[in-house]
Amino acid sequence: MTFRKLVEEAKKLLERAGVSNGKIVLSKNPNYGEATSPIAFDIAKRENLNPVEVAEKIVEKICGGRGRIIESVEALSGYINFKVDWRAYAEEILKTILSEREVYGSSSIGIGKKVIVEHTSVNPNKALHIGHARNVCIGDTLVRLFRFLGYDVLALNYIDDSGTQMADVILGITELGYSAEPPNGVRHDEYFGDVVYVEVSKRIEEDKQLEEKRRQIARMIEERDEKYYHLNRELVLKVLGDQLKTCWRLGASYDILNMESDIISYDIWREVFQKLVEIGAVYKAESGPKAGCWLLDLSKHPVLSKEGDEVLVKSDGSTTYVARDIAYAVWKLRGTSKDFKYRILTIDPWGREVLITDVNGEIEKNIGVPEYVLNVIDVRQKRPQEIIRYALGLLGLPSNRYIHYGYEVVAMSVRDAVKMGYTPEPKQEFVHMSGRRGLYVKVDTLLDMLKEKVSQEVLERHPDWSREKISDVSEKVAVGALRYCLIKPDVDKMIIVDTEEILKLEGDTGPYLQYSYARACRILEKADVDASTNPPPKLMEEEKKLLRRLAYFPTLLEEVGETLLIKTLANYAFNLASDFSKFYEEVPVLHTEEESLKRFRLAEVMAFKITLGNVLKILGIPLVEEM
RNA sequence: GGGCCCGUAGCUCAGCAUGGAUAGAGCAUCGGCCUUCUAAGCCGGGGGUCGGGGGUUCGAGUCCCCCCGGGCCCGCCA
Repeated sequence: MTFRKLVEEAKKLLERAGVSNGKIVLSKNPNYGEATSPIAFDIAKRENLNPVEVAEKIVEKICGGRGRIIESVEALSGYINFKVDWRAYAEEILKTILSEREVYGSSSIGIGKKVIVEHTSVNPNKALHIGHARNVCIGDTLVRLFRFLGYDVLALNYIDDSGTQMADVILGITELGYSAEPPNGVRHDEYFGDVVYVEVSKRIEEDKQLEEKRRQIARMIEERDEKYYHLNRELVLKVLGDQLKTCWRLGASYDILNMESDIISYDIWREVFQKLVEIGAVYKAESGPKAGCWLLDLSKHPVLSKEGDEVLVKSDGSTTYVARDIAYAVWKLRGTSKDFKYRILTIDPWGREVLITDVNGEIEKNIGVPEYVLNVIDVRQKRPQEIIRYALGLLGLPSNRYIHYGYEVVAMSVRDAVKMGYTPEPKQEFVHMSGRRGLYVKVDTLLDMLKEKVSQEVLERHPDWSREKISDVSEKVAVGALRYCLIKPDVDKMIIVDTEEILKLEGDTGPYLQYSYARACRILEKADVDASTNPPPKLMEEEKKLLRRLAYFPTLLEEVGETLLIKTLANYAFNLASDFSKFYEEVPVLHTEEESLKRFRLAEVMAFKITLGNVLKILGIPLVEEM
């Protein structure tokens, strides 16, 4: 029995009173019972009656009816409140959780359905900064969520290996004397990103000739020039290898790495372009500033028509990024006869194969038709993403399945930027990160800082722990802290990271969740009797509060499965942990004299551990049994 | 100029999708709680024109319109 079933029971009672499809919600205040229906307000409005009287009449018709769990139904100021028999309800909740365990909260909605989630997609010329980390954490949480719901999920990472940013680095090596190998002990992603990319960018800004050279290099990479293409590919794979280490550290995994250069190689674009020409969706500009370009006709689009048509093929015949992305999107929706070949790049820390597209690859993979394609990309790309979606529609593909999962950017506090030598404007409140200008906080740097801070705390609490154990726990807590703070805020809100602030690990943070989990583990570990779902005659308020929250988990997941608002999971996790902390303070478990009561409370702790564990797994926050 | 997003306590945010009962957390601050299952915790106090104004409604932080303040996007870059 969960809240969901309580709702069903309440609905049946309403039906007895002739009310079909009555809305039932969780009562805001437990004094009003466990479930509430505001249906009387709707009926009263429709039929011009007094809601208070309507509610009373409905309750009369239910005539003292009760269900298996529902003990009484009351009308109060227009609301219909359902009160439960807590002994029965508590027992059902615990039985459900203890039997379903790691699948508690899941449902069968995803069985047999496919979902593609593309995330991370960082240019392979630099180390990940905290802005990228938001993308990784959101994307990976979506992957975990869909997997939990039973979907067959494909996690993709789009590698733009043929853009200007790669040309910057190649230019540095071939023309400006930078070594193609980092100094000893320095990672490739950090060397190319922190040193070569930043310094070359600066020189290009000052020297027009270098800009022209970069353009030539970009072109040669795209055209698979023997020397440049191979140098580039080699470099990309090295940087990518390091980037993946960071992503894995955050707990994110990928099934396929799609190289942009391969989208070009497989010529998916040509097929898509022909179709676009056939249906008259594109046209060639004969005159004006865009003469010679092929443009996508946006004149019928309600919003984009105001901003002019979009160039897909440049006057020199090369494709724009939007064109390549349309081709890629068509592939995701199975709208092309062409397909990639793959090879195994590596095995990730969880033992899964990571495939990478490769024209010479041996592996073929039919990815199937997805129910959804989610693209985790920050809000600045809203317009191009909408253009792609629109083009898919023109091509007759189900564009409603193509979802831009947008999120606001991560910025730095002025304080942090100043530490990096930035000079702020008078009233500036944050500083946008910029890879080109070297203004960013790297994920690994931040994680290392967090880990260092956490290990100090751990050492204080557990002076007897081994170095390995301290390191292991600290790493998990550091990752939990970062993931939580990047997932918790609404995606529409900018996050301004301040390294000093983020090191505070109290209150509404990842470690708080992990701590409450660890506390529950300790109780269970020390228990000398088995748990039992047989309830005592009376429950304490803290117990009811905890059980109420536990029962709501399946309903919450159902909602999140539809809204994709993953932050509500973070919110739930905090409230659940908070309920448990209060329970922990007020409700003795191991110190209970009466054995049957102790056994019941152990079941409550167990149910909490299972449920919080399930949420944390979805959020990618590592479980810590001791801290 | 056109489009999108944000504005809730001193600070950071939840609540807005699906309008409903006294607007909730965390941080900070002040005051309590460790011979009892981990104090990364718990309890209590103070702190609110929900940016402003109109409208819809029995009822608006939530929906609609206007305005103000802040951010972003509108390139033959990606």
